[in-house]
Amino acid sequence: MTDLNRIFAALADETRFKVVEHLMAQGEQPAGSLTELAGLSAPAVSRHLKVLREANLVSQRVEGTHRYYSVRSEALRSISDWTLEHRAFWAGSLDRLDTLLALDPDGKDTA
Amino acid sequence: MTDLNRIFAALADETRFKVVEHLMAQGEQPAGSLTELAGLSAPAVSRHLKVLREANLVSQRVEGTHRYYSVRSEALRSISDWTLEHRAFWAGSLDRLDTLLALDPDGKDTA
DNA sequence: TCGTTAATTAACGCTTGCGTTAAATAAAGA
DNA sequence: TCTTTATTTAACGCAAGCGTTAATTAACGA
Repeated sequence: MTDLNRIFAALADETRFKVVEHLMAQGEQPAGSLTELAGLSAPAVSRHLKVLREANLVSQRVEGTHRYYSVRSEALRSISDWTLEHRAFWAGSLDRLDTLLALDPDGKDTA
Repeated sequence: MTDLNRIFAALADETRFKVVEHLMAQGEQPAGSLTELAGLSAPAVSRHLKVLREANLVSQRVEGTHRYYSVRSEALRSISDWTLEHRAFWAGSLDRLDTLLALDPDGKDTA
């Protein structure tokens, strides 16, 4: 299981996906507030957060009895990087992003 | 389960991930050739391909007794789109792609 | 038509994933 | 210190995922 596979596995679950999107939109949140969002018991959410942590998708900040969670940008970036590695495969020549990347004077992966 | 969740679930499995990367690199391939790549029995690979099909990650072309598989670019694009939707969250201001996108005046082609 | 090849579906067993409630941990506050 | 609040870990049950071998389906070629 590679790092990226683990990230995909983490995001395959709808609850965890929602949590990640929520954290990106709202910023750092304590575990308790995510329980409401998920509509699940606290233990259930706690285990989802553990999966996200083990995939390095989120980080935890401890403050008193609270654990504040936030999304790690590296994880998102690694997904983006993977799609860009295969950009040549999926990007149409008239695509906006493709056009933008074509402007890149010294793009690293412009074969 | 959303479409994107299903795509992530499909890519969470190492075998399927390998198959997808192989198809992107080599282009359309018959199911049989993927059996070797995966190092699994034909039925096992067949079911992995079914998962990929149901996630709309690959398409199937029938020719005689052969089924040729290829990656659907839309699926890859939808992953890329998702990361770009959240680009503001994870992209550093000095990032190359970020810089390129910053050149974009109104989200349409600059060309 | 009969046997071979390509691929899928069926049936089975084992492991993993996910939810629940109950119990444990740990910090705060009365 | 005793109790409450925040969170995680334990224990349990059930559904889903993944692999295997055996059986099916379908197209070819002799």
